[in-house]
This record gives sequence, C-alpha cells and structure tokens, in this order.
Amino acid sequence: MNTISRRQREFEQRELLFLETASEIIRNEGVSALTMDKIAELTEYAKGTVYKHFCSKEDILCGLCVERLSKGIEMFGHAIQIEGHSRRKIVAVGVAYQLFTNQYPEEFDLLIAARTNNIQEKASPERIEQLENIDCACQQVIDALIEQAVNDGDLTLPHNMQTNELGFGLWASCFGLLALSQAQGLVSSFRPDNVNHFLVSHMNCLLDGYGWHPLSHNNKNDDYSAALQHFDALM
Amino acid sequence: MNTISRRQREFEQRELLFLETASEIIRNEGVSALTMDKIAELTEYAKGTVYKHFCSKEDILCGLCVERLSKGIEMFGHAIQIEGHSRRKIVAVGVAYQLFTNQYPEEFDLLIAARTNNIQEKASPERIEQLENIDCACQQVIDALIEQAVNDGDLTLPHNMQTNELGFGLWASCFGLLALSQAQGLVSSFRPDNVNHFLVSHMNCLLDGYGWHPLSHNNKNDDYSAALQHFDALM
DNA sequence: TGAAAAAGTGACGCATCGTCACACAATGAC
DNA sequence: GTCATTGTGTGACGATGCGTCACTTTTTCA
Repeated sequence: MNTISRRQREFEQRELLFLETASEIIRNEGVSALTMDKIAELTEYAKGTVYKHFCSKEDILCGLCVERLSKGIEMFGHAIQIEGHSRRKIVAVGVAYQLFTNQYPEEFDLLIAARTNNIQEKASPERIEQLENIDCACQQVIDALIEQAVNDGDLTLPHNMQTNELGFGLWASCFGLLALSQAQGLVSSFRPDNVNHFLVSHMNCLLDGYGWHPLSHNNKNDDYSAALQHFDALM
Repeated sequence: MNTISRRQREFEQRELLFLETASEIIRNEGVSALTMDKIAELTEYAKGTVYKHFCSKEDILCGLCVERLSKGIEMFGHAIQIEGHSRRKIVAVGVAYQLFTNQYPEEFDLLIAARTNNIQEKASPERIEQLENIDCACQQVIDALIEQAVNDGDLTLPHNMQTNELGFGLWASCFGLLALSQAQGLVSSFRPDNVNHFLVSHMNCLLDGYGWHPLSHNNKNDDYSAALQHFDALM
C-alpha cells in the first residue's frame, strides 16, 4: 500500500523525466530531431519503458503541452490576484499568457501543433482528454472573471453573447495574436515591433468593444505596467 | 522555345496533380496516412518524380497551403467588392475567411500546422517564402481597406497603432477564432453554438473597439447577411 | 523462500523516408 | 536520318525511426 504509492510516485517522476528530456532535445535540436530512441538513450531507459508511458511520439508532445499548461494555469491564477478592478485582472491574464509564451516558446509551438489533425490522430485519447481538461480550466479562469465583472457592474454582456462565448472570443483572439507573432516558425508578413505591448494594446481595443469598464480613455492607469510589476514581484 | 513553355506548363500541371492527390488522401484518410509512395502510386509516377517537385512531405503540405491560400486571396478580393462603407467590406473579408475555412477544413488545418516548427524545419526555403508572400498579400488586402477607412473618415487609428498593426491584430484575431473553433482536431473547452455568426459578432465588438464607424449600435443593417448574400450571388 | 505479478529490456519487423545510378526520350547539329 | 547531348523519369536501395513483444529482472506477498 505504501509501496504502491511509492511506485506511483516513481512512475510519475519518470514520466516527468521523459518529458523534460524531450523538452531539452526540442530546445537544442528542434522538434524534428526528437526521436524515441534519443529519449531512451539520454534517460538511460529502454525504449520499451518509454512506451510504457507514451503510446507515440505525438503523445509525448501532448504530454509536454499538458505539463506546461499546468504552469500556465498557475500563472493565470496568480494574475487574477492583482489588486484592482476586473478589467485590470483580465489584462493581467493576457499578460500572463504572453509571459507564458515567452517562457516556453517551444512548448507554445507544440500547443499550436496540438490543435492539428496530425497530432490528434496519433496521440492517445487519454492524453487528448487531459489537454482538453486543462484547456477548459484555463477558460474557466476567464469565464469566472467575466462573471465577476458582470456582477461588479463593469460589464454588460453584448447582445446575443453568453459568458463563455465572450470568454472564448477573448481567449481565441489572444491565442491568434500570440500564435502569429510569437511562434518561432513565423509565416507572417508583419511582426509588431513591440510584440509585448502589442497584445495589450489590442486587448484594450477589444475590451473597449465589449464595453468592459473602465474604458481605456477613462483609464489613466497603465494596466500593462501594473501587470508586469505584479509578476515581477513574484519572481 | 515553344517546347520549353510546353514543358514548363506540363511541369506546373503535374505539380498541381500531386497537390490535388495529396489533398484527396488527406481528406479521405487523414494527414498521417499521407505518404510519398502513395502519392506516386495514385498519380502513376515514380517517387523520384515527386521529389523533383517537392523536397519532403512537409514541402507538399506547404505547397497545398499556398495553392489554397491563392483561392483565399481571390475570395478576399471579391469580398471587398461588396457595396457599402468600409466597415461592411472588412466584415465581408472576415466572412470570406470563414467561408474559406469551411470550404477547405483540412487545408486550414495544414495552414495552422504551417506556423509550426516541425513543418518549417522540413519544408524548402522557397516554399516557405511563397507561403510568406501569399500571407503578406492577404494582409495587404486588409491594410488597404484600413487606409481606405481612414481616408473615408470611418476610422481614426487608435493611439500608438499603425495601419499594419491594426491589420495584423484583426487578422490574427480572426485566425485565432477560426483556428480554435473550426479546426477539426479540437482541443477547446467551448465551441460556440453558431460558429458562423460568432466570428462576426466578435469582429463587431473588435471593430467597435477600434472605433471603426458605423459602430454596431448605429448600424441597423446586417453586415453579416449582406456578406453572405454577396457571396451567394457569386456561386 | 518461492510463486506470481509487475517492471524493464532491446532486438526485430516494418513502414517510410530520401537518394542515386541508370534508362529512356526529346532535341538539335550535321 | 543519325548520333551526341541534355534533361526527364524511374524504382531499387540504404538509412532511419517507429512501435512491438517475447524474454529477463525485480518486486511483492503469501
């Protein structure tokens, strides 16, 4: 019984070891250099052991996404702790998302790839479900914030829009902005000069469009700097 | 001389044949079932011949993106022909983007994948450049529209935002929304009920936020239906 | 202590990639 | 019409990497 939990712990630890090793290979040599044999060799386990954890290479990529997204959730959780009104909090979440993509650029790349048929066809259903769950949790952070804003009177939902629709729109917009501007494999005609500030500028327009108060022209405080400071304090 | 151009023509035609065959395989069996041998077999050419055109499997995927995006550009070009003010035109472009993703869901999936390191590492530089160019052309359609709106007095650029920044933001937001809601491999907690109308609702908020007139509450006409009709008339 | 269960191994078979030496066809000079 | 040259097309081949499975080693527990 005690042993089982020890075994369990060891198993999870090894899973993490495989993931971190994969991450390292990707960082140093690129995704295409990632092979199961290389992971086995570097971790000094046999390939069969790796397959006890992951059904395919793509399964590992998904696993890495899950692992990193769970860090992301932590950052979002911290973001909404920022002092101030709901709008400042949602901006802080956006900034957190951006910091996340800066911190794990390779994994954000995988996260984009994870939306793609090629990966979905090869990863295990369990892993995909994990990814969906954690994705869902991210969205719930946002949805909760929207509800809070509505309750606080900062926001009236636009006509024909539910909380989760607004949340999805916000999330997806940020995803698109970050995906096209931060992704290392960049196929885009334009990369904003100051990518960092750009996301927030854009979010501000969008939030104004939603009618999320205080609107930018009434808001003399700089939510972006505030968010950065908030995260700096954490480090 | 005449023969050279004939040769050239045949070469291009064959390239198209390979791409369409690849597209078919992907549609019927999924991306992971796509192999160079299968393309060769179905087209009744030798594998070596396929490699005369494409340096790798990923190169074919990029090629398919280029091919389809050129259709996309056509649709955008048609979209801006719609009667009315600049805002109606930009909404029509959004609708065109959406119709595009509906018409070529598998290829849109590839388009997402094309932003990804795995593909970028394996496709030929020439092909990637082609993709960048066509991507750039899409963006220019939008940028031109923004400039028109500014000239017409429908839009004043928000503080600290250039034409191409606004254009990029708009484009990237739509990309994000479509990527997360339309992509077949869906890793998202929420899929809007009416995906089709959702993009436009969201665009309207965003455009209101940019201050792109006429703002939705002043705009009794339904730009969405107008755009759909505009495209229906084309068919 | 030993039998059963679980964990770990790595050689193997297979699929697919990308290459290259060769075959064949078209072109044009004589 | 013939022959050399150029270029186009071929598919067998080597290499790589995937995923499996029969076997070994370790752990557990009666």
